[in-house]
Amino acid sequence: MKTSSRRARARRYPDDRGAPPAAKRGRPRSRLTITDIARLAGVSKKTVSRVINRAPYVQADTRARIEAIIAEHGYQPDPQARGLAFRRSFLVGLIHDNPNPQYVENIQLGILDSLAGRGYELVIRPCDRRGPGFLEDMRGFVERLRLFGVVLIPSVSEDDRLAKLLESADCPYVRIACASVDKPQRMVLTHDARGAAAAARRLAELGHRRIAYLSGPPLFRSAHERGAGFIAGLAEYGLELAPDLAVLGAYTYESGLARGRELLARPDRPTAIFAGNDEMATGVYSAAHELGIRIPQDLSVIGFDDAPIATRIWPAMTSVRLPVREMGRTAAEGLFATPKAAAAKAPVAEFTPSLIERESTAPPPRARPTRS
Amino acid sequence: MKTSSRRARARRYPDDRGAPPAAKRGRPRSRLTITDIARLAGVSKKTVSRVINRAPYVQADTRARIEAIIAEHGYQPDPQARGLAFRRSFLVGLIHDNPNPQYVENIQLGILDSLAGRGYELVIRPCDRRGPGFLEDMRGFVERLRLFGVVLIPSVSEDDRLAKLLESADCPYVRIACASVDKPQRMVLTHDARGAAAAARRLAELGHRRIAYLSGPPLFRSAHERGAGFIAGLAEYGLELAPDLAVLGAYTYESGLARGRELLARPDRPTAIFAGNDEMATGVYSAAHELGIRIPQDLSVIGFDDAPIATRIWPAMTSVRLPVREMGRTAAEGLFATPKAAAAKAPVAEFTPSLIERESTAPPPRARPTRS
DNA sequence: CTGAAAGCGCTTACAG
DNA sequence: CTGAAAGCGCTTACAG
Repeated sequence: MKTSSRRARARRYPDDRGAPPAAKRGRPRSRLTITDIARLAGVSKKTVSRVINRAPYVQADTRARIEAIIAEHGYQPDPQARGLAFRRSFLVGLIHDNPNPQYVENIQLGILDSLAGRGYELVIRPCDRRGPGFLEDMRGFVERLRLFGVVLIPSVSEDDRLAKLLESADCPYVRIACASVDKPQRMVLTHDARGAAAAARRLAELGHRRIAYLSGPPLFRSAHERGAGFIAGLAEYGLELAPDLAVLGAYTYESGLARGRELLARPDRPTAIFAGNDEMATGVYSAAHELGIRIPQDLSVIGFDDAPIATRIWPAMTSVRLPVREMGRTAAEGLFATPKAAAAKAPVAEFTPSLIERESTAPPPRARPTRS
Repeated sequence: MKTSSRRARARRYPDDRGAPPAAKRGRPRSRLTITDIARLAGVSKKTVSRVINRAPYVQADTRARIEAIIAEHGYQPDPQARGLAFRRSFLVGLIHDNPNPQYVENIQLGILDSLAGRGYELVIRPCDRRGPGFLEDMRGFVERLRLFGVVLIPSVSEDDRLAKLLESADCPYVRIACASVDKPQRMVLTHDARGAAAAARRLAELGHRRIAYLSGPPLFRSAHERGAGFIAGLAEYGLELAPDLAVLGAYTYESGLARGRELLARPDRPTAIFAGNDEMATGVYSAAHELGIRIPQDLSVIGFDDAPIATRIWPAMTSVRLPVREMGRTAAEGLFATPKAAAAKAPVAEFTPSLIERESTAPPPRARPTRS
């Protein structure tokens, strides 16, 4: 009995039946391989390999002939086979925990600008750096994929545990951040403080004196940088940020709304508010709206990010802009840096934000601008 | 002379110096391989392979022992090596040309929900289906990567040339779209028409009679579906969409603003506008604002997508919501469907949008609602 | 239920 | 400047 039932099962279940779909879907396709190209060109695989990898020591005419054959047949080397032999994949990872989809999308587009035509692909990995098992997940991800490199954006770009992990996993990375938290060749630096200072100067010039700063959460380095820059900008005009006018938000609309309500309900409410990002600034708009406070006549508002919403709400919002796509592009470029460039002491790239003035800023009620 | 200069070069340029960084960065790391696990377990590589792939015909205790060893060492099979042998990678592609970052982000998160823990990764590929070389680019991408599967979202999900290409490249795919444009097992269907009908019914119930439809661009199938659904919803109340109140937008804020201005400048302007998406509805908000037309007292507005902006502008916008992340998740699940499920005649999943009522809808001026 | 051999498509290390 | 052999880490096809 036992034997016969085993036989019956043996018939019904061919070997490896439980293998994943990948195993079964792969019909043998007749794509050309390096061997075919080598045969066609009358050379060895190694010589074709040299052409693929742009290695020297291939006679010019041999190289030209091989390149012509490759182009003619649309031959594309298999990245998995190359990766296996190289012990390194042709994948660039984007590890992120940024809550702003527009920002993330622009970073992705920037990275792809850099990767285009190089034969590398972009793999997305959202994360929660405060979640349990964060570092283990990241290690599994990075080691399993043998990533060519990783781009890190705020706030996870400020996480030194992750940076150390990447280093120990021998995985190159570039961090986009608003402070030099790593070796220069691993940094794309954004001077958030300068952008915040520009916002402060503009408000001071317009004549504002009671100015509030709605900060992002302490977990984000940018919250500190923008705050520091704002204070420095005010100082240039002999102004100080009153302690009761520095309030803590969470980079969310809801926190901007809540803090905005509190700030604007005060009898000595500020005449201007600089919010750490546009989401919070939008919350301030709503709070003002609720309270019948007019922007910009009664209240000036400046945001940070120049998100799409800045031009969609009314009145259009003055904001601080960073070239996000370009930042993503240069970060990816940094991954391809030559050893020489990597040895330089300058960051991969630096970006200074610009103040985009729109209609949410004006002189305070009953006051004159210091200068235009 | 010639010889000596050649020699000099030979010294300065070791073989393959031009190889990409990948080739040089790979220090030999001592990660465990299937061979190590096999040795540790005292079995052949093939048996370990069977455990990895959940193939049958491994004695329960052998399997348990191997699994313990794998867990103990945190062994992860190399996806590149597996992919090479399988002739198929462990990468899922997202091909998209959707202008809404929030939508794209939610789709990504949904796909990742499905991929989590399966050992598959998400590769992003934006595209322009009207650009030159679009199909060639796609073919190169899909064939080079030997993608496990692809998820397509609007509007590129409606492109039959791309679908045919994927089919001929033997690349499984699932399309997220608002019409059955493919075999059921390749469709995640969204009933946009039903959401638009709900919007129409609500406006009719509130007592509106002069109702405008601001359509998306014809390239998007959703523009037609939403229009058709809206008309059907009005018909339930004996209402028709007046030809002069059906206007063409482009799913952009700017088009909503422009069309909104025109619509609202008319002497017999509509008392309600249904916009094909939230971006355009936001443009209508701005147009109304400019003209001193109050929402919802003078004008009701309904959008589609329930984007974040719907709750950030004032008054909060009534909109039609689709569970985008869940749509992404089910689309990816569809890629893993068993042959049995794939043979079913039902779509991978279907989603009916829901109307989210907020503060942008009210009875028309000087009119009473038909019913609550 | 298990394993030894060959192969996936490329590169490295070594010769010449 | 070029190539034959061995190997990357896994699976398939075939035996037993």
